[in-house]
Order: sequence, then structure tokens, then C-alpha cells
Amino acid sequence: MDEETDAIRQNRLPERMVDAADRRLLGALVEDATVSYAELGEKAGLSAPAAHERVKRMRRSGAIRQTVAMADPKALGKPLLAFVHVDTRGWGKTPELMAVSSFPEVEEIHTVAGDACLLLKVRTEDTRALEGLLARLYDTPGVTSTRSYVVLSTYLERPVQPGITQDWPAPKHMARPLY
Amino acid sequence: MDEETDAIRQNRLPERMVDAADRRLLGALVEDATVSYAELGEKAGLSAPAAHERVKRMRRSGAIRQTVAMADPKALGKPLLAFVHVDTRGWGKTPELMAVSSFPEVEEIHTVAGDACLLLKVRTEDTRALEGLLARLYDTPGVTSTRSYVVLSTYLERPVQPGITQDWPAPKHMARPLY
DNA sequence: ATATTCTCCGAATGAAGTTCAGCTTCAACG
DNA sequence: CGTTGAAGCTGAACTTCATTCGGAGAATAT
Repeated sequence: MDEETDAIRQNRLPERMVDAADRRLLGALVEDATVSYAELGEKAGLSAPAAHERVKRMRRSGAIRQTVAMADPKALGKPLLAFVHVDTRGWGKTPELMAVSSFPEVEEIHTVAGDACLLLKVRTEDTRALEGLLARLYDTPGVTSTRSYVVLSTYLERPVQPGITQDWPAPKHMARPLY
Repeated sequence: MDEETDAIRQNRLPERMVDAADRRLLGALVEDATVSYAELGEKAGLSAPAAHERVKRMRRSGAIRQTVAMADPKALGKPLLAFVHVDTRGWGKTPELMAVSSFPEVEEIHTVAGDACLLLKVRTEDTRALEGLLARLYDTPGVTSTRSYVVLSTYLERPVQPGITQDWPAPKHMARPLY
């Protein structure tokens, strides 16, 4: 008992596996997080307090990273979506990554295996703003070349889907910024 | 008055611009959608009913597409993230796109300007499952070649950020599937 | 200047989130 | 084999929040 509270304080949670009932809850919450716990429990075959308890645990363990509103980029004045492949030399140091992640247009940053080093997902007001972003990229030390893929139309955009019939371990660590 | 209710029935909403207060609300909701309306209003300098009213309007107009829980892909047994560029001949017809969008591993589908036709974001259990997805892609009529970028590590992954000091028109149509 | 529309606030109501005590199941252990 | 402890669920009680309503103020149009 004492070691568990101790583990919680140290942010190392000995949380449970994500079981079938948890995945049913996740499936509903990934579709719409505004439903009541009563309705949520009904869908998962649980009472409201039980559903609440499990969701709270999943938030704690990091199985549910966050609950957010998805804003329409057009309503925020950023209708242009593009993927940018960045070739670099001497990456791996965090300062450059932090510089790029501070650009407000950048939505995702990944390092990938393939003929590019970095892969960015960016949203801007127009092509002119995209050019401005590219200019700032080239000003970042280490960047050698970029390749842009401007999105013409989007056919699908959805959260991670559950739907695997197997149980998986909860993530080891709490969700936190990666740098 | 009558024409407005008529317009609502026909799904053509004559909604307002998204102003500075709306953007403050969006900024908070994009970070965390579990806050109370009282707290939300406090952050935006409004009372709880006013904040509630504006959020409701933004949901109606489509400025807020949906409110969802972000599940940790690892907790769902899909730790592998990859971007797949797909070259095709004779696209543009929806049936093929619907076939691809029915794959549960596929999270996003975009058509892009550049040396690829389609750009997919996919999550799978492992590289073997990724190969299986590629095989299903090649079985889809029209696909000629694919290029995969397996993500080694992710440094940033966040929702669309507000923060532009200008007002923008609300989206013209309600958010709905694109095909 | 008057009417109209729009948005806001404060109070009241209703519905939801949250806690609690007690019951059941299951596994560990003497 | 019986006992003990932990974990999970349920229904009821409690508390907080979402939601509605009436009225006041500002801005715009007539």
C-alpha cells in the first residue's frame, strides 16, 4: 500500500491493462467526448460510477492523453495544410527541434526512416505564409533542403481508432511533452 | 426571422464571424475540453452563460468540429506510425477512396500537389501489419506505387492552434464527411 | 428619436458529476 | 479448506455544474 502511493508520487504508475470494457469506453469517447457518464456506461455495459472510475484511471495512466475540441482550421484562418519533408545534417540535438516546435504553424514533428529526416505537418493562412515558414526553416541551423506537399483536399481525418480485440498494457509513463 | 429558421433547416447557417473572444474560448478548449464553462468564461473574460452560448454557436456553425478524447496509440496496440505516399492512375472517383478510408489503420487521407497523388497517415501494430496494409493498397484498383515513411520518434503532436489576431468568417457549411 | 437586434449578466432550475457504503468476486495465504 | 485482503461494481445520497429565463445595456437600422 505504501509503495503504491509512493509510486504514484514518483509518477511511475502500476496501472492495469486496457481491457475490452476500457476499449468500448475509448471507442465512444474518441467519437464524442461530450456524452454523459450515464450514457457512456450504458454503451459499455457499466453503471455511471464504474464508467467514470475507468475513464479517470485511463486519464491518469495516459491511455487517454487529453480531451480536446477540434477547431476547424478555416475558422482560425489557416485553410492551407501541407506536409514538409526536411533534410538536415547533425540533428538529434533538441535545441533545433525546440526552435521548430515553437513555430505556431507546426502541428506535428516526426523523425522518419526514409529519404527524409524530419516530417512536419503545418497549417498556414496561404502559400505566402507557407513560404515564410520555409524561410524560417532554412534559417534554422542544420537544415539543408525541404520538400513540400500542399494538400489539395482532405478525404478523411479522424482520431486513433480502437477496435482490436486484444488487451494491451497501459503506457508506462504519463503523457508529457517529448522534449 | 422566418428566413433564418428556414436557412437553419436547409443547413445554410448565416453564422457570425469568429471574433477575439471566440478565439480565446477556442484556445482554452483546444488545450483541454474538460474545463467547466465558469472557468472557461473566466479565461475569456465572460460569464458562464455567455461562454456557453458562444461555444454552442461555434459547435453549430462548425468552427468547433467535434470534441474528442485523444487515445494513446500504444494503449490501443498501434505503436507504429507511418506516412504513406501513394501514386495512382485514374483517381478522383470516390469508390476507391471509400475503400481506403474503410481500412481501420488509416487515420488521414489527403490528395496533395507534388510527386505523389495520395498521402496517408496510418497506425499499425507492427511492421508486419504495415506490410499487410500495403498489400491491401496494391489490391485496390488504380494504385501503381507506394512510398512509406516509418516514424522513428514524434516530437510534437497537437491540435490546430489559434493565435491570429484577426477575425475570420465562420465555415460556410456544417462539418460532415467529405465523400 | 424610436424600434430592433444582439449580447451580456445574475438568479433559478434541472441534470449531471462525484462520493460513499455495502455487496460480490477472485486470488493469495495460512 | 477456510480466511483475509484487494479490486470492481452497484444504487443512493450529495454536490457541483450545465442550462434556461428575464431583464438591462449597447449598437445598428429605420
